[in-house]
Amino acid sequence: MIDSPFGAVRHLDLFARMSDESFLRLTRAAYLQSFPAQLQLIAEGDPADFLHVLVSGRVELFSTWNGRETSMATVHPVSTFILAATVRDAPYLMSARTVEKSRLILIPSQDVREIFEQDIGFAKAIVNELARCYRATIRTSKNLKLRNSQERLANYLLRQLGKSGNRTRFELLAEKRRVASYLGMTPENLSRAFNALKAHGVEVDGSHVTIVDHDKLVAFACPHALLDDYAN
Amino acid sequence: MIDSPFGAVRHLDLFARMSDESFLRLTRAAYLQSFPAQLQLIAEGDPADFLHVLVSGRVELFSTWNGRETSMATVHPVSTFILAATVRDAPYLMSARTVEKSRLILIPSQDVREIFEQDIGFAKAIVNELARCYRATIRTSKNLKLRNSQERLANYLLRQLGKSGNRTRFELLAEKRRVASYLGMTPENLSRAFNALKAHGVEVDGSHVTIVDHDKLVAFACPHALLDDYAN
DNA sequence: TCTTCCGCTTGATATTTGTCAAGCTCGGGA
DNA sequence: TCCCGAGCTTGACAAATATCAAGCGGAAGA
Repeated sequence: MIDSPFGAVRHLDLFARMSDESFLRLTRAAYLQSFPAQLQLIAEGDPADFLHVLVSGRVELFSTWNGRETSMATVHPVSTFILAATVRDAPYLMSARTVEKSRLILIPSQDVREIFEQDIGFAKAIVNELARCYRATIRTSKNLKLRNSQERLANYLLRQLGKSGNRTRFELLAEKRRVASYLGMTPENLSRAFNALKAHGVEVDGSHVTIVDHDKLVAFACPHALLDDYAN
Repeated sequence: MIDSPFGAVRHLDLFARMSDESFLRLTRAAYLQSFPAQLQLIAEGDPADFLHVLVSGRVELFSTWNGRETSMATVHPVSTFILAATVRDAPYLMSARTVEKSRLILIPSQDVREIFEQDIGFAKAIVNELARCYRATIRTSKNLKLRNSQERLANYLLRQLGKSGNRTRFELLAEKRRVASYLGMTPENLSRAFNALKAHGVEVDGSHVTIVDHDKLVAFACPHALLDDYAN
């Protein structure tokens, strides 16, 4: 048990400030599991039996209705997902599938709820994480309602550039069709939006994006902390 | 202090299961205030100094970007709003204005955060409320991305009918232009969507809506628990 | 190295949604 | 009672976005 596979997630905001004892109890019935690419992990509507932590690989959250499908988020390691369904003991609102080979830690939801009541550090972390997710989703809604597709893409690129830590170039972390769906448009429309952004300082080659004129792109995109600063 | 104006909110999910002592401490520095119609209560980006509880009247949450504005929600009494910004001590993501004359209870955010750490009943309620809001917002995003404007309106009407408790008729609880903005369309487009829904069993006269053929509307709207059942 | 296939791109076209302008309606105030 | 005006509706048109079809190209496998 010492040096367990769960050590990798101990530093996550969600677990960092809970007692060792609580962490041990939380992970006692948890297990680490590997999944191949393109495997559906979760079907929306299923009961939320486990809190999921992505340790390596990549997972897509998506939703369907009436034969249509939309990508809601791409999860990168190391982070948790579907915390809200877990704490409410409610059905998942989104489906999840691996995009590539992935390893996940599955923690019984029951344990999460129990330890939440006993460990104030964990409780605070859960509240913070939920509030953060809520605010991220509000931002997504604002993006969808206040911006057209070119503006959504332009600001998405600026955010990704910021995340990459680079000054001008970065790699798209998801396939373009996934990016398109995430941004609420078709792949064809994304392709055209990229073309349109050439006039605003963006160059694309495959998944390789170069912001050749940052000021110009900013002038077009008008990024705003209340829509684009997902960290806060 | 006995029979204080805060008794009206004690039964809310958020406050119902906290100790009397905690509730007293929470409301010690709180105050009840009346506001006229059309007054801006909150500007997005401001620090979240108070948790707001609407006691009577009506409040609209909205957001702006680049000269555009969209309605995010209409708050009806008795309920809280902007809990997430309060617990994170972060700036508001949405602005708020009264739609009609309203009374609100303002609770210092600092007190909310302090008592959260000391009262497990309150902490549980906050987590539940945050998770509920998060899930409601996910549903809103799914609505925007998976449905066109007629489908959004059709399902909105079915939800409002359910809330009203009636079998066929109900009143729109917000002005049509607000409904339009909430649903992510223009007032003109809403007007046309209402016309289109005549063919699916909907009749409108001002703010008075009659579902003359419920089965027909359901057949068109295809409501789904994971998109439309906001309570859960 | 060649082949195949999947995803991306492009063009043509259709549908959806927004914009602008005008007229209507209904309720409140003089 | 009449008048006024905000909000709603309608029509004509424009812009944004989706759909369909075809072709391209690069990566993985034979």
